[in-house]
This record gives sequence, structure tokens and C-alpha cells, in this order.
Amino acid sequence: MAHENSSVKPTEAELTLLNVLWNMGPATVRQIHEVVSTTQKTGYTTVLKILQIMHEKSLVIRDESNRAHVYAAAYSQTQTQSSLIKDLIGKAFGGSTSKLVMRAIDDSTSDQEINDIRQLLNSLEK
Amino acid sequence: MAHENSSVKPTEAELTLLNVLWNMGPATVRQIHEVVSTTQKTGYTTVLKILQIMHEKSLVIRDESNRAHVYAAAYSQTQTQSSLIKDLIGKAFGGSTSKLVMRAIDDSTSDQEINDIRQLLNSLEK
DNA sequence: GGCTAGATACGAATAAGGTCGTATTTTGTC
DNA sequence: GACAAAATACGACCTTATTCGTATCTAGCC
Repeated sequence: MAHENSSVKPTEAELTLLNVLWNMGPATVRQIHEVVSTTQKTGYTTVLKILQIMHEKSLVIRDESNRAHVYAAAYSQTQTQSSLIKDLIGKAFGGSTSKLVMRAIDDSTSDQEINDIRQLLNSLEK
Repeated sequence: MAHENSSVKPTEAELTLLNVLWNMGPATVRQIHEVVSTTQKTGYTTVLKILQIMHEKSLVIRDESNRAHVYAAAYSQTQTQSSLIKDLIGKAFGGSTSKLVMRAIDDSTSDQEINDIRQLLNSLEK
């Protein structure tokens, strides 16, 4: 009952690191760890290990020309977001994007969010 | 680097079974398995086991008054969809619902989907 | 050349998901 | 009451995710 992902599907921890990479751009393990550890109590070697696994999976690329390898996301944030949305739509929304969009909008609570979405809709409806 | 989910977050296989339950309503393991096995080659005891685990996690409730227990989803499809969306927004969209909505809309390809969304937007914009 | 600080590589432990085989229990039917 | 069919319970195995500790390696500095 398992699955195969033609597309990219990072795990939770991997996504955490990817978010850092998308923010900072290419970075060393140390730099990444520094950022991550402000939020979580994750050890340095844990970050390193996950990065190495991501490298095997080709979720990141790395420049090994220097002693401290420099990692970068292999896929853009947008591409990854699309993969994850598609996955979710497939497994929980019967493949219907509009159902997901509707649910997301219905769930919006903050005025800020509602305004953002309204503007988004306006810009589309012309 | 792991997480805690205050809310419901079924796994992939669990979601498959939940989808069946939401469709059929309360059902026995056999009934569920029958449906699932039209799509996948999953064994009867596998379905049973997952249902038992889901029961431990309180993702389903079950009526044990008959020999064949009758399972039912503990949370509505809508509730579950909301949880999953919220989770995704949190981990891949920086908490921004509008970003997810925008991405979902941008990714829409089929005319059908685009029309559905357009109608949805129209019904909201009045 | 040798030391050390700092990097990577490796391997082990733990936990969870998914898959089944086998054991056990239950209940209706003769 | 005993048997068989059908259900549940249990436990094992394999994978993947996550976490680190420890071993190794490397490059610059005296």
C-alpha cells in the first residue's frame, strides 16, 4: 500500500532544511544548522546527515570544491510546493483542485489572509 | 526535528481507508477490503491491522457489538481535509493560505478545473 | 612535519509505517 | 457438543525517517 513518487516529495525534516536553503540560498551545513537551531534543538550531525540523504535522493545539489560543502536546493520552492499540493489533492481531495481551493478559502480565518485572497481573486477575475 | 500534531493527520494508507469510509459510511473490514482491493493488491489482514492502528489513534471508531466490527471515520472528510491543508500550509507555505491558493490555481491545467474554480470564485465575489 | 580545529562519513538506535502469516476466538449449523 | 467458516488478535519483518555518537579526514599554522 506504499507509493512511488515520480515527483519530488521531501519529508518533514527535509522540508525544514529546504526552507532554509530557499531563504538563504546556497549554504554550508554549519550555516544551515545555525539557522535551524534557533528554532529547534537539532544537532549539527543530524542536519549534516539529512543533507547527505537529501543529496542521495537528489533533493539538493552540493558543491564539494571546498572543505565545507555548499548545499543548494535542487528544486525551486515553487516546484516543490506544486508537487506537495498535487500529492495532497490526489490523496485527500479526489484529485479536485477546486475542492482544495474551496476548503482552503473556507478555512481562512485571519482578516489578513482573507484580504490577500480577495486581492488574488480580483487580480485573476479580469 | 520531528513534530506533534494536535490535530488529525492520517498517513497515506490510512487516508486510503478513510476515503472508503467516507464514501460508503460505516463498514466492516471485509467490505472495506473488498473496495480497496479493486485498486490495490492489499491483503485482508493488512487492512485489518491498519484499521486497528487507526482505532488506537482514534482516527476511527468501531462498533464491536457484532462479530464483525463495524468501523467508521472518527472525523469528517472536511475536518480531515482542513487538518491536512493546515499542515501543508504550515510546513511548505510559510503559513500563508493565500500562497497555497495561488499556487493551486496557477497549477490548474484542465479546463474543467479552471471552470470549477472560476465559478467558485464568482460565487464568493458577491 | 605535526597538531588541532572543524568537516564529513559512517554506523547504530529508535520509532513509525506498511505488509502479512499464523494463532486464536467466535458463532451458527447439524 | 463439535466443526468449519470467518473474524480478530498477535507478532514478525522490512523500510524509511530521524537522531546522534564516534571515527576519520583535511588543511592551515607554527
